[in-house]
Amino acid sequence: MLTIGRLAAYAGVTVRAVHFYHQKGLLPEPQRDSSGYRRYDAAAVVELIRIRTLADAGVPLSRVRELLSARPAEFSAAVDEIDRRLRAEIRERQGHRRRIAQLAAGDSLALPPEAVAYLGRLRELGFPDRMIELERDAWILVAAQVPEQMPTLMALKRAQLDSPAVIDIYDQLLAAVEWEPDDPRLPALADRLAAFIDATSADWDTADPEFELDDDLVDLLDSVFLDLVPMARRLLVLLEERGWRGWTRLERVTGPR
Amino acid sequence: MLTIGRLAAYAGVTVRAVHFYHQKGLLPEPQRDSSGYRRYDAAAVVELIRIRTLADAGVPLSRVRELLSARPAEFSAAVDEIDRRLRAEIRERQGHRRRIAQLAAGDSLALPPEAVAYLGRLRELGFPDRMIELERDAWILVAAQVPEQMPTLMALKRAQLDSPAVIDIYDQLLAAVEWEPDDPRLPALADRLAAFIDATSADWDTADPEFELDDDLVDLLDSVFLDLVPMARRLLVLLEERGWRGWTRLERVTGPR
DNA sequence: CTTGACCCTGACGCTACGTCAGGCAGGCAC
DNA sequence: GTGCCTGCCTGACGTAGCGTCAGGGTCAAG
Repeated sequence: MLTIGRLAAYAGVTVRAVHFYHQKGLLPEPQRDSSGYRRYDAAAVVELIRIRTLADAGVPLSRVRELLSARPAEFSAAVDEIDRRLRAEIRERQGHRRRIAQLAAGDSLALPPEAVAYLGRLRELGFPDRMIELERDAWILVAAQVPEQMPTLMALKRAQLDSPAVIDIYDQLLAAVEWEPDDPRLPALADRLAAFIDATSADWDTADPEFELDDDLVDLLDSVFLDLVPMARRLLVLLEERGWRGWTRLERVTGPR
Repeated sequence: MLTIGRLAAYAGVTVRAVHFYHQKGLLPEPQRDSSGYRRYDAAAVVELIRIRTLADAGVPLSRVRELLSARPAEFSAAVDEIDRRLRAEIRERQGHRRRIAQLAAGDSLALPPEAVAYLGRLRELGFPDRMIELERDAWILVAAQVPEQMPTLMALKRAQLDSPAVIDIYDQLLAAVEWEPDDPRLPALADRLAAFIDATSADWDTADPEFELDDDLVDLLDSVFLDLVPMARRLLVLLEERGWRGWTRLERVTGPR
């Protein structure tokens, strides 16, 4: 007759594990002695070892009972299923390893390499961190909603950076990022911005993929600008007076005036 | 301003997950509107996406917060550790796959292939299932305690099966497995058994590895016999009268008589 | 008689949420 | 105004497999 501690030691498990198996009905409760201690026979050791053998092979405890008494056909069917689960779990971790390696390699989270490269180019051009973070956040949102469009979009953006006119406008905008809404220089900035948009808008209208962005996403990107840049709302008002509404997606104002 | 449902949709998570991140302090609680609803800005979407990016790479939520604000050196150290954990988990599942494949191939749980082969041989020789299960249980116990001795022990046992005298004794024993303790044929069986032991004991004493079995294990194996065979205790008494004490490990009775 | 090792039950902790349950809020149709 | 649908709120339990107290009783040895 064995105490629970000796039973557990023979099977190489803890006493707590044996209690747990009793609670789950995996191992039947044995007789108790006069003081309430559980008393086991050798067959319990065998049964416990058989349980652990299955558990050590990755069988969930909830299925151990049925497998212990399964006939070969059921057994091998169950084994197939468990092996499939194990393979899936392995693939999952392998995917995790790949992704975390990418995170360790790139310098930014949640962005594809093209976007990281684009942000790096902005940094090379001397744009300040504040604005780069703004860009980063916007692109994180875009990448999350339409990842498949990212290569196209980034190629477009990088091409724009080759144009001195674009660089010039970026420079002016970044200088204004910290301005208050009532800054007297804002109307002049709006003038130059509108002129730039007027001059280049012809290029965009021709099936630009950015125009396929979802309405919700456009709103969201606008709100990044509105939330993080103090003068944003004022600038949009000024732009609208000059014939352009919106920010992420610009639309010509029609109607009176 | 976004409701929690739209926030969750943008980041590709459930509302419940956002609640959970709030509860864990991973994502700060935003302002509430007049009716108590949470109201989020676009920055919250970005933050949530960054959280999911790490979580999707296998980073435990408890470490996400520190990693989001980690400098590159800390970040890569943490990534190394997480990758080690992932590798360990993959190795663990691969071990599970190997073991469960072995279980599917062999016909018995918790036994090495030599033991399975030995039991198969017993079955070939026509021994009944009852006795084979007894043997199986005993060997499961031995394999669990001293797995490294199993090849040697099994080789010894298989060699014994080549001896007609051993087979004969096995046959007689198995025929007696179901006898009651008061069966009149028992003394005669004990006579033949003692004679067999007397005749072969000389071979064993010479450094048989089975004699290295732990005292506790010997007791345990004896109790398998005692628990499962009705006439076991009586047979041991009869054997002791004939000069041999024990079962798993036999010892010559010394002293008076 | 004390001490240390062992046994008992009950309960909380861990991971990352899913899934009710019960109730309020907002907007639309009638 | 009223009913309905959807969305939001909080709180609580369930998952897997035990580990780890907490607060007690028991057993064998010194």
